[in-house]
Amino acid sequence: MLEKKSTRVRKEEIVQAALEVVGRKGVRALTISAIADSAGMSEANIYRHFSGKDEIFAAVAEFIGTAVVSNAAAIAGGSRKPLDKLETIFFSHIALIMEHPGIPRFVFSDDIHLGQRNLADTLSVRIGNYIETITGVIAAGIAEGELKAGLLPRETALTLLGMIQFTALRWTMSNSSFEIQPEAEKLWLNFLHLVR
Amino acid sequence: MLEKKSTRVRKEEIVQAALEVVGRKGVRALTISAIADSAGMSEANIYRHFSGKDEIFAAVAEFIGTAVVSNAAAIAGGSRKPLDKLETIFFSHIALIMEHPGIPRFVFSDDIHLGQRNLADTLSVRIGNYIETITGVIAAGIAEGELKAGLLPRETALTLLGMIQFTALRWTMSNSSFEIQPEAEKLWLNFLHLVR
DNA sequence: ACCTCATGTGAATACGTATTTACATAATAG
DNA sequence: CTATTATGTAAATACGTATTCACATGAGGT
Repeated sequence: MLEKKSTRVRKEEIVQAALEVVGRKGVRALTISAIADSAGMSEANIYRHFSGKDEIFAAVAEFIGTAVVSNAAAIAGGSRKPLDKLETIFFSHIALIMEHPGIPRFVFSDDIHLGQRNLADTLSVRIGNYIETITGVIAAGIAEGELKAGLLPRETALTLLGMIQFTALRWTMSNSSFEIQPEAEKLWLNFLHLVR
Repeated sequence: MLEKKSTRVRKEEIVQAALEVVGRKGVRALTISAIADSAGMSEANIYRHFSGKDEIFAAVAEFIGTAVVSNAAAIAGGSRKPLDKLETIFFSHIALIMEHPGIPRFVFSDDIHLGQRNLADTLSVRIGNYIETITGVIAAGIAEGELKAGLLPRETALTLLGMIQFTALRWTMSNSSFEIQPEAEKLWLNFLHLVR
């Protein structure tokens, strides 16, 4: 039998296992059986620590929210130049996706938007905050003259996020068949050319 | 019993029904039962016309490929100015998504990328062609001086596509809770500001 | 009119998944 | 040291989905 650990520890293990499954096989394959395999425990033991699949989904969303959004907010709150902040946010977002391919799959999965309404609303609010954060940085950049005048801050933020999102999508779709880092660097360079 | 129709007609009906289900409920809910309901026929009758789910998926992909990619290619092949072409492609893409919300859900679903490898490869090639088409138009725009010099055509194309994709995503995620048309117009205006 | 074959369907079949149950075991409080 | 309680698991249950089967029906050729 498996070594016994506290529910607090097991919950973290299960969330990480779930994220690993999503990264490797997609949300469709996020079954209790697959999580149990990945976490190296029995299916029944998962129910010992979570009431069911919905609660696991919520815990995964909670983990992602903390990892992604608060990171961006911390960067945005610093005292550096807006374009530097944007660059850091951009590349740390890309790095996070490389490390956890399950994150974009989970956040943008239609399973979640359509099957878990509560979760979808929570995620929606978080994404909205993320957009606001970046919009603020861009607005500051325009005000300080680092970005060209006349740009719409929100639309420019959406363009930047779309760039990130589309890159992540092509990358996960292609089964990581291209190097995301150089691709990201070229995109960032071009973005600088676009906004200045 | 249902009126009898030829397999050719039924196949089209089934593909449309499938796309309708995906638009309304996501790829996860694309079950034979749901397709049968939406198409108003029995489940068994679907097997009369398709050998199974995989063949239906392939037929849906074929329909989408024809609708999206060849449309863009036709526009790109015209003799108008590059920016006009881009604008037409952009807005007709948005219009297509509004009419068939199932299209982006299907194309970017991880169910398909991970569960239907053949299909995923086909779609990947089509998306690649789409990117190439737009890259070509942008390169022409730069050459003619309509877009500013120094832009990277491919990266600018990816940025534009990301913009479209991210808008579609937020729209389907939010359950069509905002007006996509005015949002698209603001994004396009800002894109013009970015590239000129 | 009648025959044939494409088209249509309800009912089985087989399998996968979420969840519960009954029981096992080890940590820990007393 | 023992009793209680938290943790772990195999097996049973219930349900949904893909697919097949045996039979029904009607359109079109003869």
